[in-house]
Amino acid sequence: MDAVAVIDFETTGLSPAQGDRATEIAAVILENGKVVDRYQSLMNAGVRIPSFIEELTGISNAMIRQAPTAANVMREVSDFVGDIPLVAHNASFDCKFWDAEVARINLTRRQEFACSLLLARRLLPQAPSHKLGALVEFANLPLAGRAHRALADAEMAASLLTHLADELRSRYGIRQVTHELLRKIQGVPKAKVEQLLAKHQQSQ
DNA sequence: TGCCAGGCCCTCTTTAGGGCCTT
Repeated sequence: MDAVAVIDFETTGLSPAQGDRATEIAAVILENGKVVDRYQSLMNAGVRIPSFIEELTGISNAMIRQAPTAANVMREVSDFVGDIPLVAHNASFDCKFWDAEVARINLTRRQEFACSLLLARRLLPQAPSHKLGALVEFANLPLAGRAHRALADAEMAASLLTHLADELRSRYGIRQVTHELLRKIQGVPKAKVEQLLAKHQQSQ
């Protein structure tokens, strides 16, 4: 698979439209099933982290006070990923925070997101849960550190994506797994996935 | 004052409701 950037945000809540802000971001560059580069930083957006989020993520208000500004971190991570296509677990969440944070520094996203949650629902329907941690356990993938920290979750999402790409090669005979193909798979109804992959296999 | 995310996906569905997933 060509390079993709798997990203993960930690935030103060679920909705930038409700005033929530990012507190940490990680991005790992995945190339041919290997993580070849990593970026990770806490960020200070000048907002208070609710106590239950501090407990969930282990990211405290004291840690954020000493972190670089959200503007600086978002500039850095935007430079880090460049034009490489993005992937996240439940990408609708990370996409809305990415767009909201870069809009504050007058940048716009240059690439599309693929979603490992939508892909896992289609390619691993037998998994008992499609939460990131549950999928990592289901597929016997290595744990990468403390869950709900950005770098650990980005690393685990990257290994999940590698596993899903392996499934596409071994189960469906897909030779070249591309970001564009992942977007196609996640965009069709679950019932149409087999049909899409059979057609794709024939067209190779 | 009272409201409070939103998109996907299933089903006892489509004139709707509720669970899942992200923090």
